[in-house]
Amino acid sequence: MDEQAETYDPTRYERPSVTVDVVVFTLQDHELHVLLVKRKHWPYEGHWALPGGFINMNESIEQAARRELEEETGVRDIYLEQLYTFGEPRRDPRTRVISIAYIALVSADKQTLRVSDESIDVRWFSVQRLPGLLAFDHDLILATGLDRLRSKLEYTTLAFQLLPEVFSILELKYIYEQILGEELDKGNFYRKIKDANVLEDTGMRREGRGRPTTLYRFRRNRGDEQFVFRWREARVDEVES
Amino acid sequence: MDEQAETYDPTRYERPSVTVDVVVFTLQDHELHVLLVKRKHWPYEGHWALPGGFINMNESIEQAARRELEEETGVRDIYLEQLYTFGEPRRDPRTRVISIAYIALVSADKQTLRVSDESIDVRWFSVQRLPGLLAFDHDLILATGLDRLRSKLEYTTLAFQLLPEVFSILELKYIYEQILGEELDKGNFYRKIKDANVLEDTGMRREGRGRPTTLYRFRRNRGDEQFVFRWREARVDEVES
DNA sequence: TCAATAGTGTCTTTGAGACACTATCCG
DNA sequence: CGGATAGTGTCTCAAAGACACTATTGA
Repeated sequence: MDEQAETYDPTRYERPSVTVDVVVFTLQDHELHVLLVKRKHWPYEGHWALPGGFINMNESIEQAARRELEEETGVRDIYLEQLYTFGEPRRDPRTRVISIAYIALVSADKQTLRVSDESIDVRWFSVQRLPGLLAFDHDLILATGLDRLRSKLEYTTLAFQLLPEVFSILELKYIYEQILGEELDKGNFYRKIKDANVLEDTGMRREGRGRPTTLYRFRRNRGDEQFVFRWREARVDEVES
Repeated sequence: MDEQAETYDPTRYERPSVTVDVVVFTLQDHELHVLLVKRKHWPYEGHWALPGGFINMNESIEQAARRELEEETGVRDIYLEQLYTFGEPRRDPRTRVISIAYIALVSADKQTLRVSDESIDVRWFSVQRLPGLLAFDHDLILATGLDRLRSKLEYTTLAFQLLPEVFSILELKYIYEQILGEELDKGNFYRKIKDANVLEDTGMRREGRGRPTTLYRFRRNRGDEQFVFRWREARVDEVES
């Protein structure tokens, strides 16, 4: 393509590589988990890393994130949102690599992992018990993702993305507690959720040891993935990396 | 550098260009203004665009933003924060260009513009009266920047970055009104600001027609650029592009 | 019946908003 | 003094939190 009148710029001749990395969260055994792949090749061979890879010339950044995620882990059809772009000059020993990080949330009941040729292993890890230091600056990216998740949790319905189709209010409360790292009052939680009017009674009940649980479904009407209510005031510690 | 074991990836051979674009806001004549440059060359020759340019291989993204901004407009020493990364495949007719956008805020009293060789003109425009459609997807970037500014205004001290060193509480109120596009109650505003304890009385007064104004300075102690108080509940319409 | 879990009601405190009031200058 | 601008006090109402209470099951 014609590039007349841009001759002054040196970087035209040397371009950084551009990758996407995805912080995929799910809930497993009542704990927040993140998806990691074990690297097969240098650099950081044998280390765990966030799934991700190079962007193709004819796909959008978000498409690249979806494609890489599916290729590397088999995970697809998920909630995805751009997180932050990391580009310190020496974050990758090979060359200058700028990485656009995404957050993804997958339902607790949709987890079919697949290992690609490019990695040794793919696994969910509790964010409380990571397998040592991650490759590159992926610890920073993960921390940034966690911050974002916590902060959006409080004024959006993001948390519903982590639940199975059908769930109880106390299970939802449990997610909030897990991610926020604090206990919430049961009564106030019920009130908030009910007032927000984002749940639909499925008519189903789940039997257990005590009183059966009412099972709900997330109302996917207005704006679909869009947040519908504010859980409580947003926190001040927004992402700033 | 060695790139062994990455031979599978096609994009190694064709990399996108990476640029930064900066949405610089200031306050002029009690109105929110944004800084634009008039392009000298194809594409979009003669159109107004956000300042920005290509990233060098050995600078961080933020450094690139500061450098480009100073080169193109002369503006320096400002508050800067990453906004969002735009990368639709055809957003630039020359080639695939991924742009990392930043927001910048400059004080009303620090405005010395300079036109570089690469552009015809550099000017502040009221966000209410833009000069037609901007180049590339810069209208979208600007809109995203405005959203972010509005949303952070309400729970951070970002607005102080737009003011001169010394200012009155009613001037601050005026900024909030301008950016939020609504009137605020004087009494409630005083209360909020006072309670937040982010201002320092300079001891100075400014005389005018009525009672003299008390002049304050922003407390730059804890965390410096960090937000210290929450103006009010965060809005729900966060950036999602 | 009790243990276990689900779900509701209600009191108190906090903070946002509306709005009336007081203060200090000039002429 | 009156006009103009700066700054304070106070009432009301809604939402957040604490916490005690009731409900429904199985054994």
